[in-house]
Amino acid sequence: MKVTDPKALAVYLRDERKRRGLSQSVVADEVDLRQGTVSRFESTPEKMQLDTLFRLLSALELELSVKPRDGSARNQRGSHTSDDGKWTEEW
Amino acid sequence: MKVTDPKALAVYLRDERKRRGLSQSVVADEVDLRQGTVSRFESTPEKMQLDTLFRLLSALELELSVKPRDGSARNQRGSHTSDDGKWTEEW
DNA sequence: TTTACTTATGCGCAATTGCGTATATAGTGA
DNA sequence: TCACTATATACGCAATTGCGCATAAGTAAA
Repeated sequence: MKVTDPKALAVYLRDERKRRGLSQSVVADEVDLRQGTVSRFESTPEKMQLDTLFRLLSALELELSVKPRDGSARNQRGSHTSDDGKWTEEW
Repeated sequence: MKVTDPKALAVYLRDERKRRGLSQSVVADEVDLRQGTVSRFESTPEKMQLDTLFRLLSALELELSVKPRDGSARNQRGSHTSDDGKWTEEW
C-alpha cells in the first residue's frame, strides 16, 4: 500500500487495527503509548512524531518501505524544479 | 528498502540526497523547510514530525509503502504477546 | 591559505507533542 | 434500559518541534 501523506497513513493504520480486531487501548499498551495518543494519531497524524509511528507499526505488525518514486531520475545535475504551492501551506 | 526505525529512515534519506547530489539547503527550499531542520532530521529523527518526513520524501522523490509484516497473522483472536522491554524505553 | 559551499548548532519564540489522568461521548450486547 | 467497552477530548506538565536568524565548523578546490 502506497502512502503519500500522513492522513493516508493514519487511515491505513486504523483500518489495519480494526481488521485485526484490536482496540486502541490494546495497541497502545503493546508499545507503551496511551490510548489517547493512538486516537489522535488516527485522526490528526500530521504533527505526530516518527517515534510514535514506528511504535504503532510495531504493534500492528506492519512494515514500512521506501524507494525511489516510479519515474524519478537519479543523479540530478542542475535540476531546478522550482515548484511552489504544493508544500507552501498544506495539511 | 525496508525501514524498521526512525534512524534507518534518516540514513536512507541522507544517502538518497547525496546520491542525487543535493545539498540540505536545496532540498529544504524545495518543500519549504529550513536547512537546519533537514540537518536535524538526518541526525536525530525520532521526534521529528510526520509532516516533515513527507516533505522530505517529496523533495527526494521517494515513495513510502506499508504492508503487513512477512509472518504476521490477520484477525488475532485472543492474542496475548505480552512483550515488554522492547518499547518501554528506546531511542 | 583563501574562498566558497555545506553542515551543525545556537538563540528566543509560539505551537505541539506525549504523558498522567480523567471524563464525556459513542457504540454494543444483554 | 442497563452495563460494558471503545473512542474522543480535556487539563496541566515538561519536552520538543520548526521557524527566523545567525554563526560555527567542516570540506573541498584554487
